Amino acid sequence: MKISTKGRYALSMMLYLAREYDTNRFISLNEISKQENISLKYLEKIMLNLKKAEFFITLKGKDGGYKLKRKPSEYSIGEIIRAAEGNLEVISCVGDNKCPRKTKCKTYPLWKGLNDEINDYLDSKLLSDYI
Amino acid sequence: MKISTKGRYALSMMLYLAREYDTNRFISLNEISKQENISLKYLEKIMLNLKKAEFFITLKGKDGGYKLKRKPSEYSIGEIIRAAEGNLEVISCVGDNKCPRKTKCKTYPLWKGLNDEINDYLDSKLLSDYI
DNA sequence: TATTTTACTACTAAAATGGTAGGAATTACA
DNA sequence: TGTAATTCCTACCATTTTAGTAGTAAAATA
Repeated sequence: MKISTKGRYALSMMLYLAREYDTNRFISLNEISKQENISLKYLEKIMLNLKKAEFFITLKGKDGGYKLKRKPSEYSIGEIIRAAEGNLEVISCVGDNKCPRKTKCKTYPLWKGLNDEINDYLDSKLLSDYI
Repeated sequence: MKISTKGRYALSMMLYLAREYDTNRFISLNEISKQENISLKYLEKIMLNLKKAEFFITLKGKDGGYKLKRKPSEYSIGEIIRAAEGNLEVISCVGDNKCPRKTKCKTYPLWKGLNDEINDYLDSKLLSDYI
């Protein structure tokens, strides 16, 4: 039951971009990598996942980088962690229609409830809350 | 962010013992293994962790096995999962005094809050709720 | 004594995690 | 127009964790 470095580093990057939101400049991963002391290559890889979620405006080349598409208050922590980690399901059967025994299973409500608890909590927190 | 088979199998065993609580007999892992279709040897290993938490009265030898020490309503799901999985910390810094930067860290309250949310939820559910 | 069962330790295969490496495409600017 | 900086993309790899297996000692019963 751990949040991996993928999720934590993703949040670090998002927070970095959030703090620079008002400057309206493109921030390179090189800059974030140096400031946060995380491997550039690993950040690049994690960024691929966040990019798919269309969190950024990006610019390639010199002076390029990333900036947030929306205001920091318009991102929930939940969507960030889910984009970075793939999903947050505590057990594989709680996803959409995953387990055929769902209706009979005695412990399904337990895991489903836990899963909702976690996602609701993270969805209730905003990026702007942790700048 | 997954609950592993350790936790799920542990709960299966505890539920099996809970259903047999009124018979007051010792239940062997061999019986549970066959009924729940889980490897005997793996159940033995998981049982070591639960035993440390003193959940059972045990008897070796023929007609031996395990029975619950307390009533099913006196076990929380939280203590079972924690005993089986070791702990449920979503990130290593949320344990007792683990991270020295705790007070300065912007995201510590986020993870600590999530951790509490998960543990409080599981502690609020009882073994007897899922028999 | 033979059988059944827990108790305990050591080993192992497969999957997930946490990276690294290399290179193509794009952009700014001297 | 050339060069440096940057994103974008794929493949690889070492370590750790997960999910088991194997073997054996100790205890209990009949």
